[in-house]
Amino acid sequence: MRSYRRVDGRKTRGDRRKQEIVEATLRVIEREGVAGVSHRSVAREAGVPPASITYHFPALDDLLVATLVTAAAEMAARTGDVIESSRIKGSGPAGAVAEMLADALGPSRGRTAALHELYLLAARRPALRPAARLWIDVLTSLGRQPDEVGFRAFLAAIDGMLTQGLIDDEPPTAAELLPVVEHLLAPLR
Amino acid sequence: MRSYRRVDGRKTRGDRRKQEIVEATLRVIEREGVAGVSHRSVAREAGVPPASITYHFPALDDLLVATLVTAAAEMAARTGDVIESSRIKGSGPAGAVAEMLADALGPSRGRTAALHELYLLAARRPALRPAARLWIDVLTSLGRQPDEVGFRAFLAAIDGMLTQGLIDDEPPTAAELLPVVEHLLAPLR
Amino acid sequence: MRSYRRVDGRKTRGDRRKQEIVEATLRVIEREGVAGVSHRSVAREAGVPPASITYHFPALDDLLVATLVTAAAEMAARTGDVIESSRIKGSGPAGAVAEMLADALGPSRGRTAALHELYLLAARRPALRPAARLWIDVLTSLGRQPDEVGFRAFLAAIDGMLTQGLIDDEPPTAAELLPVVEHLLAPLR
Amino acid sequence: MRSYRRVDGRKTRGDRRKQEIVEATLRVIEREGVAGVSHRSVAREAGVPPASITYHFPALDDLLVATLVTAAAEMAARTGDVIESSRIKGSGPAGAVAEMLADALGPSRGRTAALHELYLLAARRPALRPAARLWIDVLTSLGRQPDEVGFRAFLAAIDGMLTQGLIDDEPPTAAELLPVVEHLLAPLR
DNA sequence: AATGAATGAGCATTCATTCAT
DNA sequence: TATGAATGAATGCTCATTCAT
Repeated sequence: MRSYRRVDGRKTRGDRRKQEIVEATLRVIEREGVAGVSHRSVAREAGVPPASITYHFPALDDLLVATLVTAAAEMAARTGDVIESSRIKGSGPAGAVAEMLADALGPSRGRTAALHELYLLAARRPALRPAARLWIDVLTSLGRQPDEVGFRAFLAAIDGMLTQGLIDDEPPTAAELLPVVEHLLAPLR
Repeated sequence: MRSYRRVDGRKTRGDRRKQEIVEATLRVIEREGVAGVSHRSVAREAGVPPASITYHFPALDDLLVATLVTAAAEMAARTGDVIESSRIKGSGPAGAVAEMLADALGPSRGRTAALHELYLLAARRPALRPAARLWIDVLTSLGRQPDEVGFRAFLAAIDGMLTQGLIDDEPPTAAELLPVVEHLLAPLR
Repeated sequence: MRSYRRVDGRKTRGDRRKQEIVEATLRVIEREGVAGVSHRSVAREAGVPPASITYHFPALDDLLVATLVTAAAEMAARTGDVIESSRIKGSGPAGAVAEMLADALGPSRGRTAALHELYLLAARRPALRPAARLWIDVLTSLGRQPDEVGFRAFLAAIDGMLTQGLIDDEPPTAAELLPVVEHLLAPLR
Repeated sequence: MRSYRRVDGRKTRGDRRKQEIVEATLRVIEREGVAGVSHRSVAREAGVPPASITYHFPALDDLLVATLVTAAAEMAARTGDVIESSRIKGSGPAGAVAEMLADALGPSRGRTAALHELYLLAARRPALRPAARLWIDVLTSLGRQPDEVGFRAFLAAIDGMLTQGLIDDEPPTAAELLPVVEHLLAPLR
């Protein structure tokens, strides 16, 4: 039993293909929603034979879990970047959150919608719950006092703003979002 | 071309069957989610032949729209009842909203989940948008000043609390929700 | 809800197709064994689209049950014929049974093998048990005293001779079988 | 070209793994029937990679042959034990055979069913015929005069009793089987 | 000697929809 | 007005087998 994982940390052929499949899945969800994910649609998108999907992800749920984990990680990174850059601009915490939301609902809208759908799917599929927690952690990391009433309200509102923003036809601007975020953060000072 | 709808307002046989089909659809969504809705699954649930579904609802989207309208109306009625009864108990607006949420996430959890899924589907299917607005109106009717920043925060938070409550394993109690609702309503006095 | 079954007893279109499918299934089993039965193989053999199989026989087991019933009925009829014609020839009960066995293992070998496989499948699939009983009844009808020890031995031996005859490369002749059948029937006089 | 089989008769690593695979195959057949045998199902049961099956048994038939040989040998040993112990109890040849059958259809039912399925498969797969003969030899060894009519009847009946016993829901007891066996052996005294 | 990776073919089954009746 | 019958397309998934390592 010898492993093909390289000692130097580089990925094996299989790992690389797994990553390609996950990324193709994300593109499918962006385009057609979670309902559009099937062995065949992902295989078509990734340019691999359908049996290759089942080989690397024995059940379709396994693929969704891997995709949710990847998407949450990517979104966390992107959120970190946006907040960092708004810190440099000196727009304060409310500005940072508003810009994060505007980015999520504007330029990153597709990814956000994909992530949101996967996150909501956890309500029906217990297998996705642990992975969904990763995204909740991203949101939680936006604040510091998870037990405070005000912070719970803030968290719920962020979630609701994302939901509503995704249903609206036009994405909101950071300027439109800012007063609401400020209102929510004010009691937390 | 003659209409079968009676002048006296009583429903024709066809209308009654349409209603049965819509109710069967709601039960299917509660049990298996929107993804579980098909001509056949609904027909099985309603005890009618599959072709009967296509006959009354030419496309599947027509059925989903009718179901969303019915579910939103039912939920609005139920919300009205809960708020009315909490008014009698004298628990104030915050108490009323907290009890509405606890009811939606507890006893009415199945219906809430079904409605929420249909509501989110509107993001992908424009045909459902007008019907989805009905549910938004229910939420909006909980407050009075739709233009205020505080109210927008409140609305978003209600939405987020419903989303998070549906993903959590255990439904929250009204007592747990009350302080958050009070916190959100306080600036609106 | 009106039925398409003709008042005059003639079969509906659906019934006719069901019969064609069952007969195609029998041919597939003769050629490739029960293991060769699939929606696709039967559809190919019957010259109908695969979905037609599922329409008329929701699960594959339903098709196997219908096939077992038909095959047992056909074999019962054939057995009756052989025994009747041997009675005319005056060869007595033992001769009749020997000729039945020779026919089953010779000219009707394919059908016998098919029926036998279906019959044995009942050991694994409870759904086939009631239908398998039909074939047992055919064998039982060869004798009259089902409770007698001698008759139980006779029945078991008939079954065993069929099994062994199907495994042997060359089918046995009635003349070869006759003494064994006589030996088994002797104590039953 | 050098052989790894040790001169001293001890098994090489490869031989041990082959044996493990055969035993896993037997367990699969007991549980799901011959139809459940595949490279993958056996590999799962044995806890080895699928390619290991193909490596040791180039075609699936090779695996089935090896399994049939092993199963027949095991059953022969078990039959010998049962007959020996019934000889000690002094229950005579008929008692010995009845107890062998009761054991085969009761405690050893799973193995018997597996062996029987493999044995019948020989009717379709010529590659299994030589191995199937081993099991026939076990049955034959129960008697001494293979040419006698009475013995042919006895052999066929043993086979039929096994078949019928496997299809019945409840295994028969030795006491129930004894009179039939005595009836069959009586003329052979 | 042994096994990860891969894949084309096939599986049972469900589907939305059409159409003759 | 309703519904049995029908079907092409798609679903998730398993399969035997090959091959590079």
